[in-house]
Amino acid sequence: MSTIKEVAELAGVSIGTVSHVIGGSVPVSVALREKVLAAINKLDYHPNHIARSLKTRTTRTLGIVVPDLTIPFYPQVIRSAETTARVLGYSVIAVNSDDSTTRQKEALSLLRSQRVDGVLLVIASGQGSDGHVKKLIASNIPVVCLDRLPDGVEVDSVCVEDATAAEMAVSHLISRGHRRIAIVTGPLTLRNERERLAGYKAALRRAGIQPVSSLIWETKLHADDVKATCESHILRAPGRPSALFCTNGVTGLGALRCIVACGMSTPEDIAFATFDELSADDVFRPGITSVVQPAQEIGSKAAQILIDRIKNGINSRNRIDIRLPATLKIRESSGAPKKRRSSGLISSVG
Amino acid sequence: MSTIKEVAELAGVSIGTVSHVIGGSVPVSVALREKVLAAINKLDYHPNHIARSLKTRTTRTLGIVVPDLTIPFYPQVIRSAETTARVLGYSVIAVNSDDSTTRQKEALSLLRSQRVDGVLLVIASGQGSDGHVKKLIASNIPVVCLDRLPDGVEVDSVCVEDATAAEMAVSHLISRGHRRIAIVTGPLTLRNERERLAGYKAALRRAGIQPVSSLIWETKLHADDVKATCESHILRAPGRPSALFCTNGVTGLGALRCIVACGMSTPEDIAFATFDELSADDVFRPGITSVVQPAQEIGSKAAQILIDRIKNGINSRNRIDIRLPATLKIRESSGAPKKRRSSGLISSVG
DNA sequence: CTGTTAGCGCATTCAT
DNA sequence: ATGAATGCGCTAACAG
Repeated sequence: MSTIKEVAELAGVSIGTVSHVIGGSVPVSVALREKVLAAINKLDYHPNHIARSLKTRTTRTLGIVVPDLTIPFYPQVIRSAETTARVLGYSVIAVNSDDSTTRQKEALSLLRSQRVDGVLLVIASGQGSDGHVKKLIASNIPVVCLDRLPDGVEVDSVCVEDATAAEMAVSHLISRGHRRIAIVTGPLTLRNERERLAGYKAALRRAGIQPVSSLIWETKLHADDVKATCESHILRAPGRPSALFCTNGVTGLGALRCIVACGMSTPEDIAFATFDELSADDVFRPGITSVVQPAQEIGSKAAQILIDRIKNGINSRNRIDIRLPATLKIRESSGAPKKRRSSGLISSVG
Repeated sequence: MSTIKEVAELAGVSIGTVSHVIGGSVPVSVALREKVLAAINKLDYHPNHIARSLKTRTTRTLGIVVPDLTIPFYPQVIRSAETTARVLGYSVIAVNSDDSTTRQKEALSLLRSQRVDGVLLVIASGQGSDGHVKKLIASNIPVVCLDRLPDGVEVDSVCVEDATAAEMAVSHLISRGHRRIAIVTGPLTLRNERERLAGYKAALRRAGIQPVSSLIWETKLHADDVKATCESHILRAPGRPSALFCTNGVTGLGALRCIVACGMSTPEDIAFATFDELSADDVFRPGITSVVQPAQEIGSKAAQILIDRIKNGINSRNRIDIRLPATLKIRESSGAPKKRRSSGLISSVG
């Protein structure tokens, strides 16, 4: 890899001049510029961002940490964040936290060591101290949290209107005649999950239904755990709900797997709705009624806000909290309840 | 962000000593080490990788460029490459090429500028000069190509046994009684697509079936293009094939969409098999017969080879070409052909 | 317009 | 075992 010095020598100019034609901020005569460009080309010279960053104290790079790259929602977010960032002159590097607080700490530390100019953060749900998140934010490097919001931390954020979205989905199930609706949530240590749960409860109450704790199933965000939890509940036939609402794609797919594994199907045996898309609904059956989040907009907005903070300073304006509306895609899985013995509650409340 | 100098001052030692305790290569007395550690902790000091890299000329970072983060196969590969790399002391940064040669060039340039120690590359299919790939490899920075292989370039590679895998899937369709099988491939500028096509032809020939060009449908790797191409072929009823084989997830989903949009279904109206998983088969119908690639192993192996090259030098051994076997998951979509008017070919050949 | 120069933060000799 | 000094490649401030 050649250096700026070699380019300068080959072009017969000073390194300052080379730097100027690269940076473009200082005018250079056409003659010299062309000589420099030719040298750059001949040498296949790639400016050393490392050295540049050391000098400028800026990397024009954003870090984004997500819990799991293989959850389809995150690649969508990353991709749109990246697209937006590129337009604004930034590149983004993505790292996994495996949804573990420990790994998240390492990931953040790596990003800080790499001196990214700012970070987009989807916090991990695994327990453990989140002191490092506070520390990070306190350290004055710009941070925007997205999708999942930390508690008790002053930070810019972008996410969906959790409560409203959940309420919408549950209300829809109610409108289909369901009264006994279970919710499968991820860890309630996550604020979003709590809000989605609140939306669920609000919908029930508005319909005159009293939420019962036996229908609130909290699970870890791992397929196995979700399946095990659902099985233990669903198989307990007497209290079986007529509909299931899942607050995210992981619990959604896990619950559905459980339903199928138990020999049931949706909507015939149990109605179903979930946050996030589980499959291509135009091709695969059953079509799943889903709360679709504006993943693109979330990523794009978050990147914009972050870059704005980077450019204008962290205190340029008050905290920004963006809440984007979700869309309810109604499909077959949210059918009406079967009228049969297990629906005792329906008559008692309706 | 504090510097090594500040740590040294707070600890009352020289920066050399601080560097020594961080690096661990030079012995430091317990007393001083503890003072240093305490200072690091108090200051929330994060070593500046940038400065370190400038000095050491190594970043302990791998770059990986993939055509599209939202194709589920790639996050799997990235994730496992990352896991393997981390164990070996490397981190990885992922960037998209949008399957465009131009963007790929930019991405690679960025990575070089960032001075990654090596790159994992899934080449873009979009046309355009791939001179920059050759240049990259010629520049002696370690590169391992995975999934898709470039033509005429000496480079380590890891991918699936394309021809064998395709042949296996097509043979399976043949064993189900299909004789008129169409193939939907991505751009044949990609060597892998050509090999998969070759596997398809081999399977046909082995069964005494002459491949015909009217059943070889080449498309771009965009959902819209795939759908349009398939539509124009499938709707031409007289020559309609009784089975479809797709060489990747993008053409697979696109073709399936087309089938459904045309009011048909699989396997009833047309049998179907594809590279890559399209949906969770334990939950959604129809289950799709799929050639499943060992994504984890691909990512992990590629990372290992790359890091080996980084450590032992680019000429430490001969070119490594790893071909991993794929698995055929047989599901409903590859059912037997319907015996009806459109299957004229069956009797004429069988 | 063009060239010279002083660090950016750190790992590393080389002394001590 | 510790510290002082050097330079990695580059940008920016300045001088010419």
